[in-house]
Amino acid sequence: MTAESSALTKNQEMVLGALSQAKGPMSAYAILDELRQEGFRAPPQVYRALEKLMKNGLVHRLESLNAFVACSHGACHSTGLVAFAICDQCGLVSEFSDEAVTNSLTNWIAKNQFSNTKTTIEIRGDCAACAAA
Amino acid sequence: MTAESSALTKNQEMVLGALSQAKGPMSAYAILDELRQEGFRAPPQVYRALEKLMKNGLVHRLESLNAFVACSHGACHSTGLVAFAICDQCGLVSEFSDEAVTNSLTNWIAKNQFSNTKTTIEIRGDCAACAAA
DNA sequence: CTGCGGACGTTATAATATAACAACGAGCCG
DNA sequence: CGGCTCGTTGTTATATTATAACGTCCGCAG
Repeated sequence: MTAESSALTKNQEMVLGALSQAKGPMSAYAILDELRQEGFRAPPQVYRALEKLMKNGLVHRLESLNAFVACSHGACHSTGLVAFAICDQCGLVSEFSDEAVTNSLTNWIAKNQFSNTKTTIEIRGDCAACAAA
Repeated sequence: MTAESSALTKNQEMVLGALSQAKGPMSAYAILDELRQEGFRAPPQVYRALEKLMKNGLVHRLESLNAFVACSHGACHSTGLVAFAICDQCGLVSEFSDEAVTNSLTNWIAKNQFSNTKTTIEIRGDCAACAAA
């Protein structure tokens, strides 16, 4: 508890591990199924871990899929505007943070006196590789 | 059948009516409950209507809420990037389409050769009125 | 020791969404 | 007319996603 956002518990480690090894996003129940062999029995174990991991910026939720991914950067330092490009064919998720996008959006928010707490930006489509195929 | 995206059926009209009169977003089940008095009995009736209405741009889905709103513009003509600011206190949803945001995002998409089909932009927070209160 | 708080395990249930099939009706074409 | 096809509808059942509620365990401050 000295500096960081406190260490992860065993369950949180396992959930993060499952997400990190996955090549794409996973639903909470997919995580649960994978971790049953490690002793997981019920959804709350997964959801509780995810909640903490998201609070720490280690995991992101993809709203348009109801699924979760490990943060590509190890940990997002919570405040920035993060966006995702999601390939509907291969499931590839590209996490990015584009300055122009962030500026234009924060600009709108300021102009409209909106007090922002969380922003979701998700682009669905086909990645370069799949579009070519 | 002549020009438009074909007329709405009775169920579609009713669902659109419910959404239009609502002051905020509604879940599919909230719509169902409201339309039970008009004869609706089961979820597929609502979901089928919503599917068509969304295809026609008359209704939008808010991914971060699993809820739906009528398009503020009557009908979005599909192509623009539409964004939503959602007040977590009063439920107000502001639909907007900002040129700077659209440009910066389509720019990223082009640069990364991503073949976009659908984009979700949702800002959660407090609207000016609620933030002031 | 004792009480407190946080993580954990467990059961149950809520909320959201879709699959699958039967019935109906409008239009077409023999 | 009669039969066909096609799209909408109604209906039942079930899948998927998420949370409420409660009890246990354990480390630690007092």
